[in-house]
Amino acid sequence: MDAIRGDIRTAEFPLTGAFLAGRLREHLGADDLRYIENLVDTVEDHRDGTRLLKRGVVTDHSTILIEGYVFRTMEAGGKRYILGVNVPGDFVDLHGFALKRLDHNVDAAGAIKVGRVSHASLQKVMQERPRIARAMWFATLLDASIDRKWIQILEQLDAPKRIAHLFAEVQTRLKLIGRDAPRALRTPFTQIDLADMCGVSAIHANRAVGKMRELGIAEIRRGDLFTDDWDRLKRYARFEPDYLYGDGALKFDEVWD
Amino acid sequence: MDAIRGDIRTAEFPLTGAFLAGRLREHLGADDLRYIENLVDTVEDHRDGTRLLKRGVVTDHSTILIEGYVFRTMEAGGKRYILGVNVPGDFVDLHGFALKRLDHNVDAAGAIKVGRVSHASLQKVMQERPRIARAMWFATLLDASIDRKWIQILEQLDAPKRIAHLFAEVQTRLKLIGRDAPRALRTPFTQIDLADMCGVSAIHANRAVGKMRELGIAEIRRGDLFTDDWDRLKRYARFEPDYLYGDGALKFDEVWD
DNA sequence: ATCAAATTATAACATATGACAAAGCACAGG
DNA sequence: CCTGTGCTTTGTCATATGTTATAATTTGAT
Repeated sequence: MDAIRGDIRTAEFPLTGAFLAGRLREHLGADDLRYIENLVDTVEDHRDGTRLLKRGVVTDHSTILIEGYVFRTMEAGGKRYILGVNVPGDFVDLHGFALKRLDHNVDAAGAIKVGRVSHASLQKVMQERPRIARAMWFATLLDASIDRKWIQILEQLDAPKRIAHLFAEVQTRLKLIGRDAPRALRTPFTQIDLADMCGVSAIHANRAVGKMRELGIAEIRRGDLFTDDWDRLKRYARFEPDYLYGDGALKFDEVWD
Repeated sequence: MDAIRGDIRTAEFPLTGAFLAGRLREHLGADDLRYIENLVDTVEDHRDGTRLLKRGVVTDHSTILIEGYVFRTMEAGGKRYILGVNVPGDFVDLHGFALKRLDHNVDAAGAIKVGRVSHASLQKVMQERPRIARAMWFATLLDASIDRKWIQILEQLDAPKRIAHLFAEVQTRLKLIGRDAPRALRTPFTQIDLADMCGVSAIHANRAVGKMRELGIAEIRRGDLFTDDWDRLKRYARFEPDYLYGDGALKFDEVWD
């Protein structure tokens, strides 16, 4: 099985189809995008469950997700805790460049394709391309905003709404890079994954999925979500997309030198 | 009542006593610290509950916390959700400089003293002092690491352990800036605050405080925590301080130009 | 087609937490 | 000193979620 449908590559950006740099795309010129594209040393495919990065280790490269999904995870007492999920175009572990050791693992969720960027290259970016360096900082701020929202989700919503919110967020993030499908959202997330993302037991995640089905919010089958009313799903999940800053709400022009 | 005990100011850093820039302190020379010190335009005192920044608004300045605590909050359905807490030395809303609008509120928790730094000054820092600019990026990465840990806490721990973890973290963060007390940790946090930080009801926060008392983990009275065995409290909370990067685990020397 | 493994579904019971009510306490202001 | 207001404590019941066990279903490999 090959990762994700809709592998739109362009001639200009053969590797990543120019959706790389995710939501920052709209703030960068073709020139900058090509520069980022060229930072990628190698492209690798990985199978479901592969641990790309292990908590505590020191690495010499960072990772750009090109196809599929990855989880940021922690392990404690034999259990897995998923702290966040990345979609194609995300710079997965940019903070690993600045922090000596990573404070969490990065695991493949389903089959994925990633690009490797050496820290040596990133160091060169820092010195030679302040615009792009700043764009990378901004990217980590957008990630942080998502993390804060997850805190709110965990404090505010019950299990069914957490799952609904998760899918609403992923669908919106895919839409921001032009990769959403109208009525379905296909993911490799098992109910166990959903449980670990939402901080509930697998059994309860199953109950939650059942409740969403019963309410007519959505049908979730093996990670694939089907709905004919995204708006209703989003209302149910109290989803407000402002935290994704999808409308380009960055002060790029002002902060720029 | 005047904020916090132990107001250690020095001649060299009269405003903030050189603990400003929090955990980044050890990575910056006296020269850089003096520069940051001088970024502060005005120092203000605020009462408990004052909203320093409102979600969604655009501001022209950022905030450094000098004395006391602030909460980052969200409101939904008439309820408050606390996403995080800041301690003295923290640059509270550095991301507000880069993001057009803030995605959360910033509220005073108890009486506080803050320094204002205009975004115009920060822009000058970006242009003129790349070292400090990078240090500020690193500071936001440290904040993000704390946010990720909170996600894990909410997914992993029950209410009593969440509260214990919170106090363990605050005590450790205060220690990193030389402001911890041996046996007690005095805060302005009410049980309602603890509840909103931990994502539980106020009644349940009270039960949790009661359980900690019953177990002999700690005695919490009006936000003041007393214990004669911090190690036991930390074990109980599964507290592992690596995510605070208190040992200076930043790649400053390597990323530096 | 068949089988083993993983995933999903269902049930019963225990625990954690929420909602509501009411009472006791502490502190600031008159 | 009184007194109100907000905070803490306690109790009861309802709901959400965890745990264990087991069965049904799907997937992938042979």
